[in-house]
Amino acid sequence: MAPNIRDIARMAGVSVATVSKVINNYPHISPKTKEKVMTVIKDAQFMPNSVARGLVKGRSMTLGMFLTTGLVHPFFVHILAGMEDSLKESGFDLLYLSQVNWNPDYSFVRHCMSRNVEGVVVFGFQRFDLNLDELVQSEIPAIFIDLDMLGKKAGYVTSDNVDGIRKSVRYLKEIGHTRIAFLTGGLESYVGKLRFEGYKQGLADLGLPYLSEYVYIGDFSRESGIEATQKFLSLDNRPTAIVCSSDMGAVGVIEAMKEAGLSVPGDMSVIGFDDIDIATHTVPSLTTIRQDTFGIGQNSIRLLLEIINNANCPPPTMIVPTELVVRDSCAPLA
Amino acid sequence: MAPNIRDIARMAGVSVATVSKVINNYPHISPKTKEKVMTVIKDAQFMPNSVARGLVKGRSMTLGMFLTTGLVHPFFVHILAGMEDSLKESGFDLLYLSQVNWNPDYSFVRHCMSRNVEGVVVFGFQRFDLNLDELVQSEIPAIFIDLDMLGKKAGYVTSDNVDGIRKSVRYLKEIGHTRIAFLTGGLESYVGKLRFEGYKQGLADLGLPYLSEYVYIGDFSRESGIEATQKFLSLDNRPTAIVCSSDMGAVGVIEAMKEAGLSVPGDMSVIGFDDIDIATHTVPSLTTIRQDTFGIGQNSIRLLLEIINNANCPPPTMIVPTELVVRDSCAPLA
DNA sequence: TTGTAGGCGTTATCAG
DNA sequence: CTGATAACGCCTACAA
Repeated sequence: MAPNIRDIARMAGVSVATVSKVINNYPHISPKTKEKVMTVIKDAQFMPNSVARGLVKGRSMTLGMFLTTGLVHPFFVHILAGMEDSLKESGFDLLYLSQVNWNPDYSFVRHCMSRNVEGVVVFGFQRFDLNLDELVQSEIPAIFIDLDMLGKKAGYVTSDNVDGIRKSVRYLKEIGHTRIAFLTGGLESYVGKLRFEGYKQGLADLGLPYLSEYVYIGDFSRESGIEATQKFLSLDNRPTAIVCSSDMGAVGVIEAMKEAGLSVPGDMSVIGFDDIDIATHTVPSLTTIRQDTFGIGQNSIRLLLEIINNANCPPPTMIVPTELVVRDSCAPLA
Repeated sequence: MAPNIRDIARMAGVSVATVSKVINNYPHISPKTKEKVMTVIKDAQFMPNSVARGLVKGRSMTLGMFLTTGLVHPFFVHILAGMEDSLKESGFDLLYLSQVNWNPDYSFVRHCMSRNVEGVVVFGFQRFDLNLDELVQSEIPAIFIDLDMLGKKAGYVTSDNVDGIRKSVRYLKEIGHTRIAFLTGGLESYVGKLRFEGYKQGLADLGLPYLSEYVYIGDFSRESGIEATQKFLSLDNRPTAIVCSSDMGAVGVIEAMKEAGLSVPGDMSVIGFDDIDIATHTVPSLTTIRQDTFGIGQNSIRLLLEIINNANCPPPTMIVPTELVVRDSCAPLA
């Protein structure tokens, strides 16, 4: 059995209180006893039970994380890696709150409370999912990834989606394109809406007209890329380039072009969004907007700790910059 | 503030013990009081503090997970999805033990104890990393993924690596190949060794000779695929097919062949291992051995719960079957 | 059927 | 500087 603080006290010949003080680096304690207690602790491999500690201190040193059920997001590993990076020196561990069940009785807030988590990161949900709202209104520090939720203690971090797509449009214009189509992501999602916004702004920036037949409402999927392409190819005045809201969509576009016997980038320039692993391996490799997923993870935890540590800091928000990665799927217009 | 059991007791006009009994579904309690207490609980949105509960019961209803620092494994999302599936109805949440630091003082066991986790899943480590051994010897239930660690309370789950590679070899033989080369993964890793073993057995099964010049010692990376290809192409008696220990290695092979002006599968058949997302999108798309990553995650938790619930079940082990996925990177030998 | 009281491992408050 | 002792929120004999 693991020794507890009483065992240590007995072995060191001091009181429980003294051991506690040594553990927590209290002042007013003689070097001699400190020394003695420390040795006993080392020898006995003692480590204070953080659960009991949490009970009395009202702190648990654990952060929570809500993921939407069955989310299989290729990015997630990188986000987690970023989170770990921020977690490392903080003393916090991360609890994956896995029992989100989609019946109306379920409460994010109660789940958090019952687990004594000091704050949560939320990823993959939509604004009106379940009673997410209750969480936002609550006193529980929360950081949302890719969802602009703001509350007393709730903020968010997301990529600069608007600017990312604007960069795409600008780049295509720079290499001569003016008939630039757009494949949206799911418009029910926050990032989907923003990327669409980015497209409109991008056109406006450059004085290009917005044409509704150059827009296909998709859902981030490869399939929607295929469908979009078929639609665009059927147009009298075909676009010469397609900006996509996701790499998977762009993959679909490339496939559909090949299927139609046309060439990318010869007959159509294509640009993605995300920079997932696949982007390097498509033929042609994909020019895309890279999201700093590691940075998103890193900052989600960093901001969360900020809320927790500064009693009344305003709910923090962070827009993480994106980067244009030029590969082979775009060509200057002849 | 969240109500506690005392608040509920007061509001319901009963004792704390009674409330506790209601919560825990004790027998001998009158329907009337039960009813009353239940209503109060609903109204007050009360949820017992699982931390305090854990302290007294000696159970925490949390499982732990150790990941190697900075692990960015494309599979991990799928494994996590599988874990979640098993976790869902269990009442357990999953604690990501993030503070693994690689100095000799760090102890997996103490980290577990201090967090009161009832068991852990370990992924991405090698046999002699840190003091993993202490964990295996301990009383803490543990399931290792892709590492054959066995202890009183420790078991593992992994793909059928040997059989997977044997399937590759057999498939190539069936379509006419006999000069079959092999790209190993990192041989310091458990799965790397097993896959190598699978290659040897595969040849033996079919009465094919083992030639050391047909083996390249790699490390699962794309780069090692490139290097292996260069070596194999320089041979007098070139192989006609390459079995790879990873999809990334196979991707490297395809690249190097293209670079050399040769064709896959025309001049060389290539077969991967893993079935990562990229496999579908290479040109040609990759014939490969699919790992059931969801199943691995699912079973890791399932087995762990088994150890926890059955006091003295033997340390469980699970070899998850693989599946040959035929795509376009292999061709019959003319 | 219900309530009382002791304890889980730790920290915090006061005396000494 | 050190040591009793009462919390923290909950569960569980045992008593009533």
